[in-house]
Amino acid sequence: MSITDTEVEDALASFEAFLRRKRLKMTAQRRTMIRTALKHVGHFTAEDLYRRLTEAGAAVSMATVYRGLTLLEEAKLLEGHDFDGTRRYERLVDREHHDHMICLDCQRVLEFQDDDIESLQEKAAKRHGFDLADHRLVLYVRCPEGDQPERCHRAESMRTA
Amino acid sequence: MSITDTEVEDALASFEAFLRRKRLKMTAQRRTMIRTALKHVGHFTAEDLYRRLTEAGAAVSMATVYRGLTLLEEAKLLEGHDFDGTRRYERLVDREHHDHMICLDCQRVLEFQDDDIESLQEKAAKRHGFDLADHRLVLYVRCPEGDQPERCHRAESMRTA
DNA sequence: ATAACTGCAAAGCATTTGCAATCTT
DNA sequence: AAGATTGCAAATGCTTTGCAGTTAT
Repeated sequence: MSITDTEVEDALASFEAFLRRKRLKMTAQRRTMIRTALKHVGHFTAEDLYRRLTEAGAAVSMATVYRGLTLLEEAKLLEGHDFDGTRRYERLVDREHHDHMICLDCQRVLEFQDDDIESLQEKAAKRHGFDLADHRLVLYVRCPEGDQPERCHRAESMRTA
Repeated sequence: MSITDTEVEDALASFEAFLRRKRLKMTAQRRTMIRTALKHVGHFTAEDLYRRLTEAGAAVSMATVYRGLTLLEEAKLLEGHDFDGTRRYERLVDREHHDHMICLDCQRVLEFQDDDIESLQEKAAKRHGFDLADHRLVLYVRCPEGDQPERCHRAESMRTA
């Protein structure tokens, strides 16, 4: 679930390579931001990251957080989702691809994988003459009829939205 | 592609039933809004609908358009999507379910269907102990390497985002 | 040196909301 | 009559941007 320090440092190195490629610069703010962002378990918003940075005593402005998140996404260290009006990010480093299931009863977000669906998506794109670049699949689900909403909360790979 | 007048009037009747069920009221604004919205081909934003209403001489405020779109979605006459920051709607009446493919090269939106993917989604939800209520699948694609971007524009079931 | 980065505050954009007047039922 | 709806303008919430000063390469 959690990321190791070595993985964080490796990611940092790969981000530096990304910056060099784009002729951009590494700064103290970006370094702190990456370390903090990658250590975040589950989904987080710009606001969440900003709060953590602030609480840790790091002086990074909200504007810089937004600009940094965009870069981290371009560098493929983070992946962004638009589940609702607020963009949510999650670490991509050292995590397998997955889609999301959102329970309309308890609002929780569950992660799942389905290789068959993945390969059919590839085929669907091809069938229409395109190359699949990326995709977003969200399943809106409900706790089975008659079940207590808590049932939902017990699910294993659960994350807070 | 287009909807018939009869279908529009039927939809209107079903919306009135929906309102009655919820103890809400039918108004001139809502009537005009539905007729205009349902006749819209492809995807449209609140702004698009507002413009059409205004151009047709109907006096409906933006606030009412937003409030109405929410109701039309609840009544399942429209379906909303969050492809980007602006919500886009499409007529649900008399249309089969489909997902979307968005070309990152030419920005166009293509509709597609895949029954196998649909049924696997159902199974995935079940496997995790939930009932599938709804879903959103968006494939981000690219015109094949070496192709002119126009290739993309020629695709049949294309819609403007 | 040069170009990129940062913080700040202001601006932007889509959408929502409080309220008084006005319609539906 | 009671409650829902409307338009307006103000407010909201998230995100972006212009600018002047600072910093990395």
